[in-house]
Amino acid sequence: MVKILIVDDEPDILEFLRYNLEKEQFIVFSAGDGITGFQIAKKELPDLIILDIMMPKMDGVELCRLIRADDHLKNTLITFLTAREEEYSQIAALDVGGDDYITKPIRPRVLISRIKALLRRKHTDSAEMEEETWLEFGDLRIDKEKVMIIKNGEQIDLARKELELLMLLVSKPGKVFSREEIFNKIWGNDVIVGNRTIDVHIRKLREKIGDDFIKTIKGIGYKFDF
Amino acid sequence: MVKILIVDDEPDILEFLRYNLEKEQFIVFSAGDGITGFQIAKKELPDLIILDIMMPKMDGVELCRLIRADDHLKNTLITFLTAREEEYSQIAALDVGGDDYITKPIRPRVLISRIKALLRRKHTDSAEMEEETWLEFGDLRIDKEKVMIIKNGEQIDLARKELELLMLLVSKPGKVFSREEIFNKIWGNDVIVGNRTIDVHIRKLREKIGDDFIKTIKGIGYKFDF
DNA sequence: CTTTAAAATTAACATTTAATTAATATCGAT
DNA sequence: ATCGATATTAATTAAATGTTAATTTTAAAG
Repeated sequence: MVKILIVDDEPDILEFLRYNLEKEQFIVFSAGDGITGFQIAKKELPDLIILDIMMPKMDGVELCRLIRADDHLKNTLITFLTAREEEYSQIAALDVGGDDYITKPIRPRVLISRIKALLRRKHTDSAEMEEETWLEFGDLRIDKEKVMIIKNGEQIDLARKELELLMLLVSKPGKVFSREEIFNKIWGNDVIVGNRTIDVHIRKLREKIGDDFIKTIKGIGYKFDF
Repeated sequence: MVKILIVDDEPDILEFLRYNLEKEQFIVFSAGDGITGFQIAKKELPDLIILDIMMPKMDGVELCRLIRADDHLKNTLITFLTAREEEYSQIAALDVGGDDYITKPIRPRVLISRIKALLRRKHTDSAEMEEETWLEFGDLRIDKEKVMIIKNGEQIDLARKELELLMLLVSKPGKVFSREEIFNKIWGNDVIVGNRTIDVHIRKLREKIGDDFIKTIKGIGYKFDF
């Protein structure tokens, strides 16, 4: 069930949009001004918000800013409605974080087509977006953002190289990283270090986080696996 | 350097677009008809293609289909140019795989703004694009990147020679590889190993992935079959 | 049905690669 | 400059991978 919120001060347009969207099985909410719109948005968390640019009290651009600043709403799709002439606002609309805009007069079929395209895109995007800031593997938690490793509730301090190594491996769990790849990514192409260096770091890592996470694929490389 | 290809039959528009785009540091190619456009696209692999919908010989929608069917071009961004009135073609444009459309008359600033938004999106998208590279044969899955075989949901690790051998056979399922061919591809022309070596590796492979996949063609060689 | 060359199998052996350990060097903070 | 932590190297050990060779099985040809 896709929820769409329309914010426009003209009742006719509200009605017109509601009719056309409901015909397409969307769940429609509407508001006559920006402030009400924001309240409804926070309550209903719609998938898409259609915003008229020109409105009393709070215009669409302003509301868009508010939405983009709100943690729960910042990723909501926003489409602006603009009169054909207001070229400058079209630009402002995209600049302020709008996903699309539709020019009045509104053509129902174009509107629906665009909305569906937007939702499709959002869907694809969000499937990929859903990366947590931390990863959990059994009793091991790796917080990418805070750069922190927690094992059995206890924090583990890793040295820089150890951390870089772990982060590299963890960046694609399951993927096998060849020694060469590891050297290039962590030491850089120019630095030359002996051949056993990686082994030692791997060993230290295993010592700290446990032996079960990093697997050796002899002759090929290492991988983080769980 | 962002490359943009414009395909339009009206020289004026071509000129107008080129001027505005080059002002923004884009590298511009242009074509006066769909067929030429396609040829240039294949040669230059532009980042974005701007297509007029209405054109003689091959219209924009048709060209778009061609582009989306081409392996090298299928992910190229496409923006349509449409006259404001042709509502139906706007829909067709999006349906056929267009990323956006711009209505004539063209407003330079809107055009640029939109193009930049598109490119931005493309960039983010592709960064998140994680293409899985595995092959499936029944209950056997071969993941090249993870250097890993999954059989019935269970992970199997292969040693390097085993992996190389399997990959070679799998590279052309059904094709029979002669011993000589296998030696050349995996050991190289210079290395000399005994005659039974391959057999042993084949055996180990079969041990791990099951007997049904690698077939012996006596007197000729081996093939991967399913 | 035999013959026979080719392939499968097995275990011993060799080689390669990684793990481990300890010693040494480098870096960073005080 | 010194101390402690981190990083690298080198030497040794351990493990796995790869190869060979001897033996058995298989399947194609006569």
